[in-house]
Amino acid sequence: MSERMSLKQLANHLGLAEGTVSRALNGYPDISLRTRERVQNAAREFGYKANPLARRLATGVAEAVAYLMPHSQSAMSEPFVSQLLSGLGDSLSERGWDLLVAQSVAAEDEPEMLSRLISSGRVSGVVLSRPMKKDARIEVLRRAKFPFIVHGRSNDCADYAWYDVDSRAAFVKAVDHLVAMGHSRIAFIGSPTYFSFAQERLDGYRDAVQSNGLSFDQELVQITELSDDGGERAAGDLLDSADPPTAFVCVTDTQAIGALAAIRSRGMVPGQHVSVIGYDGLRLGRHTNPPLTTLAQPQSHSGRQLGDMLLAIIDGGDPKEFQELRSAELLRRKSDGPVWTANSDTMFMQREETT
Amino acid sequence: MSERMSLKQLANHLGLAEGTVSRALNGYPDISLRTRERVQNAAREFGYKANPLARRLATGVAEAVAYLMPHSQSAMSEPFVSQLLSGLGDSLSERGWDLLVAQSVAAEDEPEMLSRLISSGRVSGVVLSRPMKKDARIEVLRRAKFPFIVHGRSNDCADYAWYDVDSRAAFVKAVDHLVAMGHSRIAFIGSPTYFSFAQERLDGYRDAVQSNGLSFDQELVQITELSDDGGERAAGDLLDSADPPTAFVCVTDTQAIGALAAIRSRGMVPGQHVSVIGYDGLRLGRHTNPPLTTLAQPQSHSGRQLGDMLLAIIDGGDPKEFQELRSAELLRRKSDGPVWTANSDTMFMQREETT
DNA sequence: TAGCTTTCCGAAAGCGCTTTCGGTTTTGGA
DNA sequence: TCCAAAACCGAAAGCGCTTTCGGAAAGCTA
Repeated sequence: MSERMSLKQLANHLGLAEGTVSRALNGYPDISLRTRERVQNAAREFGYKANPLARRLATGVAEAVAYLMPHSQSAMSEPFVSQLLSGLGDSLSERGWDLLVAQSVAAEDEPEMLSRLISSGRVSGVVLSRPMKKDARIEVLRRAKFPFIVHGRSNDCADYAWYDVDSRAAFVKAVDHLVAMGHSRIAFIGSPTYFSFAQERLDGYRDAVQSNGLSFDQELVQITELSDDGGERAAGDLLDSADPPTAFVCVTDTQAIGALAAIRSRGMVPGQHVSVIGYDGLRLGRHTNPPLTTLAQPQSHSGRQLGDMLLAIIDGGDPKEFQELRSAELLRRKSDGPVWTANSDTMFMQREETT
Repeated sequence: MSERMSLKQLANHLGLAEGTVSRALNGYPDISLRTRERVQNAAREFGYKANPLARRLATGVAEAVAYLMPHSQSAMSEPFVSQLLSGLGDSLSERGWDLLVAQSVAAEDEPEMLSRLISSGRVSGVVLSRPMKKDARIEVLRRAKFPFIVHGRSNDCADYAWYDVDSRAAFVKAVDHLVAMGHSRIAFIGSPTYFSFAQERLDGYRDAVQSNGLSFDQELVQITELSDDGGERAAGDLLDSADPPTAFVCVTDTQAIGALAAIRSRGMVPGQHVSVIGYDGLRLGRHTNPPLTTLAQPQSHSGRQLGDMLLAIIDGGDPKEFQELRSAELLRRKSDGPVWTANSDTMFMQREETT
């Protein structure tokens, strides 16, 4: 509502043409140092800033990037969104670009929404989270040759930019760890494998199980919804089965927390009678009962990374050159331990939290 | 990148003037039904959509709203942000408006950033979270007579729109509840009271303490940072004092979770030896040790509410008429109980979670 | 000092829409 | 049949900027 000075007014005030003032401000070389400084001073004095809408229309550059909100199944909020947005914002604000968040009502019309978004000219690039193995959104972007970057990877990720954590390797790490502690019946609690990350983690689990000489038992794989309730249900079913597992690896901390509840509600102690390892490294895992052992993602501001990479691509960089794979670390808290045996109580020892 | 049809092309194709086509599409009454339909059909056929940037420039309506990301002290992500954005997005997308998130590097230059934002013309309204008692951002908006709505309330909240939960009343409820269970030394763990919500809750605490005939003891009030660590430290100090409290009310669940840790680490059982009540109703509170009793905010999509109200104000509604106060409910889980006495073990009884 | 570059700036044409204004056709009433 | 009022539509002027183009002024060489 506060009135701003227009380019025209500034130009009149200086006795120059609008175009001249514009060029002076935008660093064109055909403006003498003298007038350039004169213009810049006046602009500063009056607090002149070019109207972004007008500039965007004239230049054809949207100066904005969209983040596609993942459709959270279950009403649970996605804890990472806020951090990611913050990092993205940091990156974009250095250029004075806008960050806008987009979402569609239903997941299935996301591609449609996306193609409208990119053809509307409102944004110069897009950030995607949590891709599926075969992701229609990525197809849309790819076909339109529109700049984008993915937080995660789909199956065919060779030709676009992404930032991901090697959760497959992480799950190998987790299973190896459990095997080393004597476990041989290790269950996997996951989410539908059209999510790329769920497949990755399942693959890691399977590989590690087999490379440790155990047989991959389909019975030990439970696919469920991505929530604490889902985890609790899945773990409960497994525990109640004829030949229950002695350890769980879960695709997210949220599910793992549910698994802890299932174990406790059956009168057992997680970390002692049954081990649980989650994935994400959520801070709240420090406060569960018992504190949750987890595969912790690098805490770094992935949003910042994604933003910087996307901008580089918008500037003409080759997407293929912006692919970054980080790795997760096993963060041992208290929900894992050696396999339980009759005389385990004497073997069970307290541990401090380690990295 | 996909090429769109321009108004000009569409007009040429139809043999009409650009202005006519524009008016036909925008429902002006001076277009005959016949040509209006002809135009609409053609538009549909070619998938014509007006370029938003051009429309915004021409009409002077930004068709966008900004959400100001709260500066999270401590690296903890704000769990509510994602939900709130989602609700806001729902509301805005019905009009085809954009939602953009803005943030400043440091909290202190938020007002400056805000005034640049609103004078830039990029947005038609602003949503603010977590106001301070005296909030410079609100001042800026108010002075500029710019449409905005606050998620929470500052001290002088009579003349603007807000959506808030009556956390003061909630804290009265919590203290009354504890007193009814025999507690008389009830501590308050809070965050700096320049945050409006922190002050509200402290006020509720103080009122309830006094109305229950207890004396308000400054020693029992601990102000600390808004994190689990902060809560743990504060609770620890209190517990280690000469005359420790038998119950805690905490300004957020996050802090309350820290308090639980402090209690456990001193060999006591939260909910039995010492009671803890948090605020927020975070779902993860179901999984702490023990499950956290808390003051639960109405789960409804506050983002949706905020969005709808802000739009109404942008449409010319009187901000004063958009003030909504919801109330929080005591959600009893397991971290509260009767005051502990030597023979309490016999009195202590199991409870199921209730609303 | 003529002639050729450079340097520097003004003018004007967009960018893709909206909206006012005025003029031409139709229509309706007498 | 004539005239005023509707009903319709075209033309044009923006919105506030950018960017190309061309020409005047200034600088340089010979």
